[in-house]
This record gives sequence, C-alpha cells and structure tokens, in this order.
Amino acid sequence: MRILKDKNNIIIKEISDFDLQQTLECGQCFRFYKQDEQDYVVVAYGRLLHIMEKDNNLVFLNKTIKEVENIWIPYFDLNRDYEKIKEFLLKSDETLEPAIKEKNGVRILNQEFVETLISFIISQNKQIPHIKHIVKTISENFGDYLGEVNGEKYYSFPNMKQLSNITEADFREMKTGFRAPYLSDAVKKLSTGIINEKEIRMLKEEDARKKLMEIKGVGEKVANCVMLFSLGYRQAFPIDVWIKRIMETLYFNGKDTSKEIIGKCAKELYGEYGGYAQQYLFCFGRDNKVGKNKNE
DNA sequence: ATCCAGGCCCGAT
DNA sequence: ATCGGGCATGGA
Repeated sequence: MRILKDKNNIIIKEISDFDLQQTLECGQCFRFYKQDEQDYVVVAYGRLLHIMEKDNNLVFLNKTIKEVENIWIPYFDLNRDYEKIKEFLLKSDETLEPAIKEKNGVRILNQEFVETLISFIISQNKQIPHIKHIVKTISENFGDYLGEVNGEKYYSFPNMKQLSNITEADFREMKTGFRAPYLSDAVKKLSTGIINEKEIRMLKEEDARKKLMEIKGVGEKVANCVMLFSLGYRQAFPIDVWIKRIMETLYFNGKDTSKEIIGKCAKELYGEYGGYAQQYLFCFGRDNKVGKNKNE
C-alpha cells in the first residue's frame, strides 16, 4: 500500500483485498451515497468524503494526507491483513469458498459507536433504503452542515450534545414508529453515562453484549452489529433473516433452525473470525438470494 | 391487496 | 427456556 499526493487528492496504490462498492454496499453502513460506478460520497466521524476506486487505486478527493491517515485508513480497515483472515476461514471451512471468492473486497468498517448504535436500533424490521433515509433525515435535522458534492448537501450525524436534544416525539416525526421510545432510551443511557463506549470496549464479548442489551430495543442481533461494526469485536456474529436462511441452506439442509443453534455452529466453525465470515456470507447470500425463492 | 423487511418486547406456556 | 402476536412504516 503506497500513499501519494496528486494535486488536491490523495491516492492509495497497490491496495489489495478491497473493493469500495462491496465494502459500502454490504449492509454494515448507512451513510454512503453512490454517485457513479465506484464513486461514492461517505459521511463519517463528522466529515464528508468523496472517494473513487479506479484501476485498483483509491482516490480521496480534496483531502490531506493527514486526514486520510488519521481518519479514513482506519475507517476502511485498510491496515489489516485480510489475506490472513481469508486463509484462516478457508482452512477451517471450505463451505465459505464461493462467498469469499465473490466478495473478495469486503472489509469491515470501523464506524462510530453512537451512530452505529442508533442506526441499528432503527434497522429492526426495516429495509436498508428506508434505514438510510431515516439516518439521513436525523442528520439533516440535528447534525452540522458539512458541504456539498455534485449539488447535494450533506450533514453530519448528530454528536452527543445534539442527540440529547432529540425527543421521542421528534423521533416519531422522523418515521421511526415503534422504535421511537427505544431510541430515546438509548440517548438517555448514553448521555447519563450508563452506556459508555470506553467502558464497554474493556469488557469481554459476553459482558459487552449484555451491557448493550440493557438498552430497550437492543437484542442480540443489534448488539452484535454494534460490537462488530463499531467496537472491534470481530468475533461477533449477528444473525438476521438473511444469515439465518443462508446458514440453514449451507449447514442444516434447508431446515428451520433456531438462532441459538446457528450461533453455536458459527462459533465452532469460525471462532474469532466470525464477524468476517458473517459479512462474506451476508453479502454473497443476499446478492444471490440464497435460500430464497429464485423466481421472485 | 397481502406479505415482509439486517428484530424486539411482552405475555402465555 | 421457548413460542407467537403485535408493532409503525414503506416497498415489492
């Protein structure tokens, strides 16, 4: 991986195991806006990013080397050796081979804790486009203006202070439905320090999950997503409707199987690398409609 | 129209 | 412990 400066842009060359589209569009993140093929606007960490992938190079438009190194390389998880991860997973279970081959460029983003928590509370029983829309609305109404790309204005996800001003009625107005009280409870526990990122990061996997589940509206699935996508627990294995179907197809002969059994199966097969396996499987399974009626 | 979506709560067994 | 109904809203 080589970083160089070209006029106002920063270019990363010789990057491997990375695909911008696969990484952004695989359901882990809701703040990306497609401009064109491999050309995206991303909002994260209170910043606006216009990024493109061209001929296996990553181009960060109008950025400094410092910001790319401090914010975006960690955000895209570019310092991690995914070759090693894939090797481990393939060795432990060759069932994963088609998924890993096709979704070769997926990386797990390191997203902000509060935004990830709020976003995945919203995500329950919703489709991704609608989740994206709600997170965008929250940002427009309560975040800061960041700038404009291709004539479209972008706003940061509200910080803790801005978030604590949002009432349950506000959440309802933003079409969060029955999740509004859950969101208010999360905001309350965050602002009073009952839920504290630094404290949770020091906990073991089981205890971190339990702590997050003290929030109303946070169950195993949401807790696991928050842990995997924003707290660095790469062994977390969120089981949603897709993963359930995929695992049933791959390992249980298509038979209806409880999430508990599926979770145990994943732990045994993938261990510390469960989160990566989950992402490869989720993206692959969703794109190929694994376990779903194909003529839909 | 009816069903379901990156689920979870709650009450009934 | 486990199961099923209900839940706001929008898209297929």
